[in-house]
Amino acid sequence: MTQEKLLLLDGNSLAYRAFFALPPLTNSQGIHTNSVYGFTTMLQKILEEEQPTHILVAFDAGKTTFRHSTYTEYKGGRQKTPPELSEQFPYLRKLVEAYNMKRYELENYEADDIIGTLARQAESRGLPVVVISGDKDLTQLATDNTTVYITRKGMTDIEHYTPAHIEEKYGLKPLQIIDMKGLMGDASDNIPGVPGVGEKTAIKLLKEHPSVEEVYENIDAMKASKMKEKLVANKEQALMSKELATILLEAPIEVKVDDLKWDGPNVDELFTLWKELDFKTLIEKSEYESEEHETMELDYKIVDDLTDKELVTGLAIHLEIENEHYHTALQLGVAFVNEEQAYFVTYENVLKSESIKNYLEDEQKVKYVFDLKKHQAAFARDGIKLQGIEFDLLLAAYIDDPAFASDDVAAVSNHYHYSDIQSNEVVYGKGAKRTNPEGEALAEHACRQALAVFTVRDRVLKKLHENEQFDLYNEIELPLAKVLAGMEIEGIRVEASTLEEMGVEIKARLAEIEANIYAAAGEKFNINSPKQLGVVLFETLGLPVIKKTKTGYSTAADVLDKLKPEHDIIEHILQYRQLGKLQSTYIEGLTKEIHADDHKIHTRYQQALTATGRLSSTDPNLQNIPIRLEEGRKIRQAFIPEKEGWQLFAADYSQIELRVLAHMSQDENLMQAFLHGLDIHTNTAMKVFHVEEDAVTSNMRRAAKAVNFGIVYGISDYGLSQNLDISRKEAAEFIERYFESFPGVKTYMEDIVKEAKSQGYVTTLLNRRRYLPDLNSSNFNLRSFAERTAMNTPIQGSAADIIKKAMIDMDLALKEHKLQAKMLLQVHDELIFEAPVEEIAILEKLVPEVMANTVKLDVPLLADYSAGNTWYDAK
DNA sequence: GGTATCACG
DNA sequence: ACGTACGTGATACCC
Repeated sequence: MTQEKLLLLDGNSLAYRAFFALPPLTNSQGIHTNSVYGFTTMLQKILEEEQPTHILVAFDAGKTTFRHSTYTEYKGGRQKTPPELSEQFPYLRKLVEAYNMKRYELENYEADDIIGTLARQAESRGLPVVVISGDKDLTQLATDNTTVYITRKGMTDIEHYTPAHIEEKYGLKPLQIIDMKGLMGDASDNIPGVPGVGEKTAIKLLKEHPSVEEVYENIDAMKASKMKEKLVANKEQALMSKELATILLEAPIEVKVDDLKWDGPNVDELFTLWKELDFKTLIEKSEYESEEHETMELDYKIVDDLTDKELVTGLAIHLEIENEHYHTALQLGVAFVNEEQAYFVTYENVLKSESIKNYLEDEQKVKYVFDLKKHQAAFARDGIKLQGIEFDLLLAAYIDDPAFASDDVAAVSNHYHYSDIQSNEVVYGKGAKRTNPEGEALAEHACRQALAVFTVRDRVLKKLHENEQFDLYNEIELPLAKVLAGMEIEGIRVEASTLEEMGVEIKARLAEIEANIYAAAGEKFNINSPKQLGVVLFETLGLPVIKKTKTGYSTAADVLDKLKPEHDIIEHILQYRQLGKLQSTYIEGLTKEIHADDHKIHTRYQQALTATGRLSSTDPNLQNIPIRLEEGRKIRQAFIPEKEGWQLFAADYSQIELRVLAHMSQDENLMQAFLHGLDIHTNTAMKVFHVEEDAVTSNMRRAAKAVNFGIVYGISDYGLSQNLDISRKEAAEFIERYFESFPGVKTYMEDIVKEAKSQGYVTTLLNRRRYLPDLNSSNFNLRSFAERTAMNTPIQGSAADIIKKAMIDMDLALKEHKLQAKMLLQVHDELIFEAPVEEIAILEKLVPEVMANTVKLDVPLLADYSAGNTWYDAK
């Protein structure tokens, strides 16, 4: 039994509030919708949070009320309701109807009075009340039983007025709000109050004497002042103002609390109205989140086995597993669905069924899934080699728009207007409440997800064809998923004892450094807490503050670097941080991920996540294993080949991003540099500093390298100045000189931003897209960020396209050459293999050749390579 | 769950 | 004048 709760809404006030709070919005017919929209979003939020059982929306009736007989100027001087708002009232009425909420207005009375009267009725029977308005007058109704919600700035930012909150905010009891209004008046209602008395003065007076009446009873004792004169002169007006501000608690209303029972909205009617008003995001959000939305009947069957009659080509299959870690997660069951059948088989029964296993492995039997790689990996654990996958909704949706990447079938399907499905969060619950679904719930969820894949397939493919992205999806991402599955399943051997030995040493050194730090600081504290460290450095030790974060002092490495000359403790802290990172993230973190059975680590590549088309790696991340500092680099000694007599082999693209830039910009100087095989940073230094090669100092080369990076990132003078620790002006000059030397790059950068602004997105070499809605933002920061993104994404994304294609080619090449070598890892511009020693010489020719020739650019692609007994040694 | 920091390309 | 380098993931704090 749910707790009963009454919700009372001040319709007029909320409508006005929403109208002025939101920017003008219109639907496709040009009708203004901002008030209705604000009202709706507020309502959605309140309904979800409060779960009311009774609701009434009160409106003002007509122009005059009983208050006008007290004071004819009441609410006088108000601006006429703007027509843009007036035209929205019919829709507000429809909205309230669609929500199935009781609506009420009463001649001669205001919405406030209706609300006040019902709040008191509810109070007398102990029914909790929430009042919602945009008008603070209503806070006078707050009691222990009634909370008043007042909307702030937007419509969904709401302040909760309880008696305690009012006490805290004004130092007054709720009923004293009336006295406050009596004294200070209210300009919006044209209540005069006492001229010259504002909120501060009114509160001060009421703290001395708790009501308007008592203020006047004690007025003689007040010492002479301008204020006293005004109070005396306006006594009648103050008392009348108080009367006007008082909400009636006994209005002659005809509705009773019991009439207000609410059983939820009429979903169809509500959606129809939202569609008419073009509330698209609201519809999508609501369809996705709604736990109770009606799903269509689905005629699914739970069976123990399937025969060839059911196991036909062209089924959507869906393997349901207990969590996203598909290398270890418990498999629950499989759905087999097309337009005329929906079957669910528990995983246990799948393993018992030869016919099903044969079907899954039959390449001729076409199947559709959501996340091919997950399916292949999870089935592979039981020796099932899933084949014949022709469609992957996850990848197709990612190519359509990488911003909509989601591992939830429901979220992706909703994006394609298919909503007959529930999200994993709804089915599994979240946080501590998460549990695996069983029986019917499990079967239905699996079948609905498979049906979604089956249904949405046509829509997504159509879109991919329209945008000329089908090839990218079908020739790159889909085959790559299979290659990645193989790499993940294979895994890489990591020697736990190597890590452990390093850990022992690091632990001892950390203890030593820790003691040094405490000695230097003169106290013990948590070095890992930036907050505590900040206090020690900048307060106890009084070091100069160079940079601040949102929450306090910055203690980041670049700041500490500058503080090194100031105090010996800094060196120790940097050392402590470096070793602490190695210990927690790499020694301990990686050790946890080593599988006990095969001594290997099996990462998961996220193929539908990044905005640019790159992969990412999780659980653990094998794309950020230390290399820059020698101490960290040793971690790579723990990564070894699977077998005796084998080696690791690594090959990486040289300057792939700058080569892509040369190709795309067609800048003459940049292209020449690569065509002649020059050192690119030295060459840039020569051009920027106008010197001969011999005269390029290491500092000049370092600066040129930073400029080259900056160009790839979408340059800004500030960013470059930070990186090189030079002034912004100097950085700006560098950039200017760079563009003088490489005018083609300059033109390209300008053109790409222009093009992106006009079409709304940027593209890569293989036609990957990234939409950049913020390019036209009025917010400088958002817009600048989008502009840099427009410059960076085609470069980073095209490099990602190239290595993805190289991986597919490489996988094929290994098979064609019948090599035992296996591709194990990808690190953005680098591929790592393991192979018998006798194959290394073959790889040294084959791998760079495949990588260099996978696409044809107008500058050469080049890959460097190396082999060794560990990953560390393959350098 | 957000923030700071630091590891990689 | 605005306040930034692009793309990620893991860990430790702290509310």
